[in-house]
Amino acid sequence: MAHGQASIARNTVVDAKTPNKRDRLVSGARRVIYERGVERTSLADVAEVAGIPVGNIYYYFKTKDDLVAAAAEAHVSDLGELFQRLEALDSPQERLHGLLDELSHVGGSVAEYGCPLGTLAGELDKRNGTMASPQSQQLLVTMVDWAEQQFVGLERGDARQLAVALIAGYEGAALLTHSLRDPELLADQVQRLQQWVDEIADTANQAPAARSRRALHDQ
Amino acid sequence: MAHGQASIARNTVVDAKTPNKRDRLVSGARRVIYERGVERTSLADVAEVAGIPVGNIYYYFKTKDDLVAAAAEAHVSDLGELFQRLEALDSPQERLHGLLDELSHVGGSVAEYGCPLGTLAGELDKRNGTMASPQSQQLLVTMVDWAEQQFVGLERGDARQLAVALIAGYEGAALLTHSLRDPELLADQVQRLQQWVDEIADTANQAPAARSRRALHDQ
Amino acid sequence: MAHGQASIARNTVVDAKTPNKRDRLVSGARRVIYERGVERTSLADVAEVAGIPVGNIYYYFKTKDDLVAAAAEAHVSDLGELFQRLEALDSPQERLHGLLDELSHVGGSVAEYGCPLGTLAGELDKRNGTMASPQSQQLLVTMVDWAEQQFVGLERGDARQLAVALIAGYEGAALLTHSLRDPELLADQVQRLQQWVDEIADTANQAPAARSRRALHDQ
Amino acid sequence: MAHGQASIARNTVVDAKTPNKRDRLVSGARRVIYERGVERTSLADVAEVAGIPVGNIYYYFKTKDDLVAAAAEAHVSDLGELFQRLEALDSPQERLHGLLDELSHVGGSVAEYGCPLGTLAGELDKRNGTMASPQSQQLLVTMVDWAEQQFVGLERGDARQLAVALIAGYEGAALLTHSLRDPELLADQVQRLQQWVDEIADTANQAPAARSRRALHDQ
DNA sequence: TATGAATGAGTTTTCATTCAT
DNA sequence: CATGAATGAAAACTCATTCAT
Repeated sequence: MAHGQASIARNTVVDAKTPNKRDRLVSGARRVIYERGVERTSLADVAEVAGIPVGNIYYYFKTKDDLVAAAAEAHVSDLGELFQRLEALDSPQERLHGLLDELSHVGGSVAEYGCPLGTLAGELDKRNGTMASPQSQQLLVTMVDWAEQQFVGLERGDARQLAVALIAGYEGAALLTHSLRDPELLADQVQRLQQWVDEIADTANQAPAARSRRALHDQ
Repeated sequence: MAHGQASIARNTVVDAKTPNKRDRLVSGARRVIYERGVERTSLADVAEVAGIPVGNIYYYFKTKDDLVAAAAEAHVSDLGELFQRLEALDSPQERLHGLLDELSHVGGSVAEYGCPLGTLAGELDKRNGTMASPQSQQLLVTMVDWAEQQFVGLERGDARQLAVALIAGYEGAALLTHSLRDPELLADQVQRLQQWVDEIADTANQAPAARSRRALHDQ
Repeated sequence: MAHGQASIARNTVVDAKTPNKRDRLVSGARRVIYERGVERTSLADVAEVAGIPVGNIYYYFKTKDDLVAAAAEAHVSDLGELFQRLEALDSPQERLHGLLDELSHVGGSVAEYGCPLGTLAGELDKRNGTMASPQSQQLLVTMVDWAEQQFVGLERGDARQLAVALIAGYEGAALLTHSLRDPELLADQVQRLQQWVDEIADTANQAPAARSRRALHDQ
Repeated sequence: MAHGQASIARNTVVDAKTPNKRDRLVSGARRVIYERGVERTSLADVAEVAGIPVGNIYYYFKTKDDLVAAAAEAHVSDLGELFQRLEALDSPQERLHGLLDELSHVGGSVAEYGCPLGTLAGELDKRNGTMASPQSQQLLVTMVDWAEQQFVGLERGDARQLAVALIAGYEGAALLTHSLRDPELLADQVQRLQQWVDEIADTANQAPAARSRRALHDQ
């Protein structure tokens, strides 16, 4: 059976009869969910963009929730690939820049639909009632964790908090950008964040000792 | 008829006949929407919380959208009152602190449900398709505008961007806090933002001339 | 109480407090019903055009059906007045012309809304299930009866059938006019009917004896 | 999917899976709509008659309007078949007789429910507000167009107006018949119309040149 | 596996009618 | 008599999920 094996099987070789229908389903779901939101996306919608009959979705996913979870996982997986690519860069500073560049270059669609990860995380939070849904956590934790590593690389003892500040700064900017439908807003704030990262990096390079006393957000 | 709100009567003393059922409706809606999200809140839910039959909602609101809009407006109206209270404080610095205090003291519910304004704005953005819905804009614009005034009070030429950075920083932090169900995260970030505000204020007081060259996020 | 006394009280002197609210109600109902149809007209609609609170309708009419019936009766009553006016004319021929003129000069609204009497009769037929509703009968019977009298005045033994043919011709033309939204169609057919009436009248005048053998529709 | 009718399959043999549920739906709708009127027919009514759950209607028709439209189209389609059958007759005169026979032999149900086409057209006119609905036009236009062809076949220059007169005469008679619940009324008027058609046909045969000067309704 | 077709519970919305004052 | 407010029963429509083949 196909239920429950999830992420391992996903990128393995596809058998002839099913040229990765599951993948089409997941990426279709991702797209429609991004544009319309989870709650306003019906399985019929997904089926249509994926070119798959509705009933067939249930061969690949037991419930709508499962499909949504898979879409979330795909986002996480993409993030993983991104991080791997960024690993090739020379410094944490460049890598953090790379992340911000990537996030803000989703093609101006942020003003139209918001940040894919942030909006999805927000919806998943509501969807699963009070207890945190594992997927929504993953979405953002993945980013925060990675950013934390970069700040650790800059030898910051408060790396976790800096990471949170960075991601929060970006996600908040994306929310405002979406709400006000103003792409420039995102550009401005991303630039601010880049400069902020630069200063942290500069401080790390110049005076690696004097750091820890300075306030969190302001280095 | 009751459609088209009687904004004057709304907060006045309640006459015996209708112990402000409309208000009960709106605040019931606000609460349930905050907890479950707009899409997952049925009018039956709201009716139950407000203790009235579903059909009766339609005496006060022509559509669900109207009720949601009223809930959003109530948020904006509350913000207005908050700002008025903060106006009593002596300095922009204190006022900005006041805002952050208020926002983060919604009773620890941020970890459970997120920021009421941010999550609502996010949902409204999706609800009304691609074009921005007036309510979701208002929600955040109200805050940004007010914050901008405070930064103008600190004689910052980049007041708008600072305001955006502040609100974005807070909203992003709230999103992460909610997603990770970690109240401390919010506390940390709010503290960061407070310090950041303090530094901007200090700079304004000490060397009002040297400001403009410094980078945006780091004063 | 006001229920049930209906047509007598209607045109009597109005007491100061109620400047014929009932009348305003009835004529409001007539108008809206004509434009939107009985089923698509809500009591709220009627109340609005009449400038009367919804609840108050029930002082004058026990049910929606009663109000509709009153609207129908008002049409009949108007017809009565029309017939009285036409009585002043010299010949049946002129009177029948007068009826057709009146019916087709409702201001081109026939193309927009159909014949007020015909459409209402049609709706009432459906509204009251299988057994004929007294009001819908009255609506058309009143016209047919009167027309019959005119043909009797032309000394036609088949007066009833001629009357039916005339009214049917008109109502059918109004239906087509409405459906095709083509005012000229009505004008054409009314002209046809006028000529047909003329010929019947001519025949009556010229050869009062030769009549009875000719076919019904074709004189 | 089933939306967007499979007009070909509709009247073909039914495969085991779906014993033409769509057809059952449409003809059920036709029947109930005929008897109760569009506005007073709920989808639940139709579902019951068709023996299917309400929700399932929406698999075949996106909205109630669509179902109603399908019912109207079915009427038109039936008319098409009728006309094809009538084409076999030798003369326009016989064909017009055939139409009238068919229309008035709907089983005496005209007195109970009116003319299926006329009543439906009337309701559709109201349903779609002021602008003509395509279906209601089609209903009557189809008949008028065909009748026009027959009068053209009788070499009448005023064929269109004669066609309108014929259909209007019939529809008006059906309306009166229904309103007065008097089947004889219809019989009488249909006979009149037949005779009228005969005279036109006779005139065409005898003196094909002398026609155009005569009045419209009276040949 | 695949798929068109069910199914049924839920959601928004409308409205005639009633009620309390 | 007047009226704003209430109420509950429908109605149209949606959709996740299941089923038969």
